[in-house]
Amino acid sequence: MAILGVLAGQDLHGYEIKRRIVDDLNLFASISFGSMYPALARLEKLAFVEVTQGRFNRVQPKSIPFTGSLGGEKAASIDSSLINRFDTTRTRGKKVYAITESGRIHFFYFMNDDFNFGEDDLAFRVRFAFASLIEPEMRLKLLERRRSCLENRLLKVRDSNGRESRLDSYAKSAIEHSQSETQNDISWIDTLIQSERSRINEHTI
Amino acid sequence: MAILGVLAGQDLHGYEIKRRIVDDLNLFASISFGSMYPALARLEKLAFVEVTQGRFNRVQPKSIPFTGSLGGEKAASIDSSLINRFDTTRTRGKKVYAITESGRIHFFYFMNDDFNFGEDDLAFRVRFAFASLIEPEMRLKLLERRRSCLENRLLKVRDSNGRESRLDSYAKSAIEHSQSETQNDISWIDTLIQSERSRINEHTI
DNA sequence: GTCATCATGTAAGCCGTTACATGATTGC
DNA sequence: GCAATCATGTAACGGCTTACATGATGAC
Repeated sequence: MAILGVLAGQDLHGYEIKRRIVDDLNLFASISFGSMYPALARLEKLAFVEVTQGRFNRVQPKSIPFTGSLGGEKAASIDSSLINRFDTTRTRGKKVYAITESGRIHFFYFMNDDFNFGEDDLAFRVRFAFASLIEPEMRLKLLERRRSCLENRLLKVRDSNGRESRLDSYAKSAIEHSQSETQNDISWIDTLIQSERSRINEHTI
Repeated sequence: MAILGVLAGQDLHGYEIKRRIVDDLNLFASISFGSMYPALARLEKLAFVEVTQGRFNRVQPKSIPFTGSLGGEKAASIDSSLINRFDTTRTRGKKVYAITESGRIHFFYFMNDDFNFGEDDLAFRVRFAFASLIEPEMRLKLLERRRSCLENRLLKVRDSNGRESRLDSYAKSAIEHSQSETQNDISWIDTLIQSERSRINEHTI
């Protein structure tokens, strides 16, 4: 989904998509190429993205160089250069991807969806990273869903803390830290909700 | 490793190990049984844990009930009850696991190791949850490694923030929030380091 | 007597990591 | 010319999730 989110803003090739997700947006500590390229291949197979430049587009326009008369050995090397031009497994170079209409629909569906929402912080972070792409009302809903999910977590952590009796001081300290971290997260969400609400109101007036 | 950590403190069966990891220690939002039991099986295969009660131990002591004389149909049902007693795939009931010496060595090695340390917060959280099991010096080292790893993250996030120009306000806000969260984490680690140091000093004097 | 919870497992499928392999481009 | 970085992939392996299947125990 992070790939679709990046592509929803701009057509890019895999390597650069990875760079933005990891270095700019800080959504993952790292993404291996062994997961990036298969992921793009899957998205392409699902028709959520398509290749707009590179691979075939990039190779075909090049004309086969006219080399004049050649000895036998030279001719053989030209042969392998032809293979390099047309064999897909041997042609490298940027492949620029674009999100398709279907991919865009899927992406916005995901932004509104509860898929993976409760369990995984990442699921929210990915959505929030692309919050500028959605409508203010959807954004507000996203923040409110996040808030309620954090409230639930707080209750759960407090439960742990209630059963704390048998936990040692380190485990207890960790629980308390995660409690305060969650509260801090809720405060952040609250300021975002407030600024989102005032933005909507301004617009309505 | 979380399983070994729990078992390092007490012999327990799978279901209860899961409960402690998830509900008491809050290390994972959830663990599926499809990952819990295979994980225990792997640990057993590696001889890091062993079964101390249950399965065979639990079944064998029960004597086959003496039923007196029976008609043909009854005899058949007794037959299937025999199968229930001795067929491993049909016998259920608690299997209590204990950590082995080899498992304990492996666990303490893990506590001191950098394995997965930088990338994954979970790797630290798991280690810290069992911090009471290790020596004060090891504990201090653990905290200091964590601190330096968080400092690195802070530098990385600041880098993101430096390249922020092209990021929209939401992505920027997320970056800033994660920055302050990391700083908050560092402060927490600092208080832990300080209290650990004073504890070591007290002991030395 | 039945429902919830406790308790243990298997099988298929998905997907991420690591290691490997290749080639293009840029700067020194 | 050579190194670093840009750029794209494949193959083996491991392990998690989901769905399925079974059985025990205790409360009402």
